[in-house]
Amino acid sequence: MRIGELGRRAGVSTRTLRHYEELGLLEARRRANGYRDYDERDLAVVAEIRSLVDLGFALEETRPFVECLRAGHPTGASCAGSRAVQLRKLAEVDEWLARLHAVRRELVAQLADPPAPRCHFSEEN
Amino acid sequence: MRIGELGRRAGVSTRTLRHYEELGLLEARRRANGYRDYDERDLAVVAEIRSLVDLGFALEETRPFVECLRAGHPTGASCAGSRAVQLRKLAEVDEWLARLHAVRRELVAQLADPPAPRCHFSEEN
DNA sequence: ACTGGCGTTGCCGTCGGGGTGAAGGTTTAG
DNA sequence: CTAAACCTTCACCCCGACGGCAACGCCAGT
Repeated sequence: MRIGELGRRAGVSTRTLRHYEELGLLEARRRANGYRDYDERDLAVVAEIRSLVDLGFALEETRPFVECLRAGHPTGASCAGSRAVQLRKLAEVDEWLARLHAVRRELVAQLADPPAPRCHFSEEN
Repeated sequence: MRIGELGRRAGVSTRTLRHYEELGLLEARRRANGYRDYDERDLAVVAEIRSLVDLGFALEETRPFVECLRAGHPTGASCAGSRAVQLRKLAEVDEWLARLHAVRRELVAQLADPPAPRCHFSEEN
């Protein structure tokens, strides 16, 4: 299939597909006329990229998954490299969760502790 | 005090202070020679901005707090406008927490579910 | 008088990430 | 024949919060 169809089926623009190719995430065979030619496995690659990006992975971080898929594995997560990235991501997420919980505690504390509860006039601004 | 001293005491660069002034968050009286002149209340304003920014507030979001402080209130959070921003922020934080929890669940699920557990060779890439 | 260290304004650069747009050309489908 | 789809390359954008530089003015110490 050509780039337009792949874009439609994957839900991304053709511009985006060329962008992935620039990054080396997507490879295209070429027809005699120079047009890119894709197959179902390329669609799987793009789908893998999109689902990972939606989970918060950077494009670069999807590379091991893509290579894993291209190596013929059933899913992009089948390989050790992908696992490593997943573990790193999990650690990042946990770090963020900890920070956000701390921020939340601080916010709730400030809200629960009105600085001038007895002065009705200080609420006017 | 002049801009250098304020920067040192507040722990920010002079560039940052001028930036806050451009945004209208910080106002400076001027000496005869054109130098900016600050007092302790300005230091309090900068401290307020920094603590909010450290909590994840955007500079624009600190404006109500700053105006509240400048209106003579004991803390920047004393005014209704500041409270509103705090509540919005709390909602934002909760939204992020929910999303991150969902991402975390998804990651853990993928990690706990080896796609090809019986095939030792598929781990090699 | 000179030096060094402040201060002033203004404007462009940066960072990161993930693209988007336009120009200008060729190929294909109907 | 024409419009749509494709090709390439180059450049640009978005966002916020500054950083850095130029090119100048002010002032204290020696």
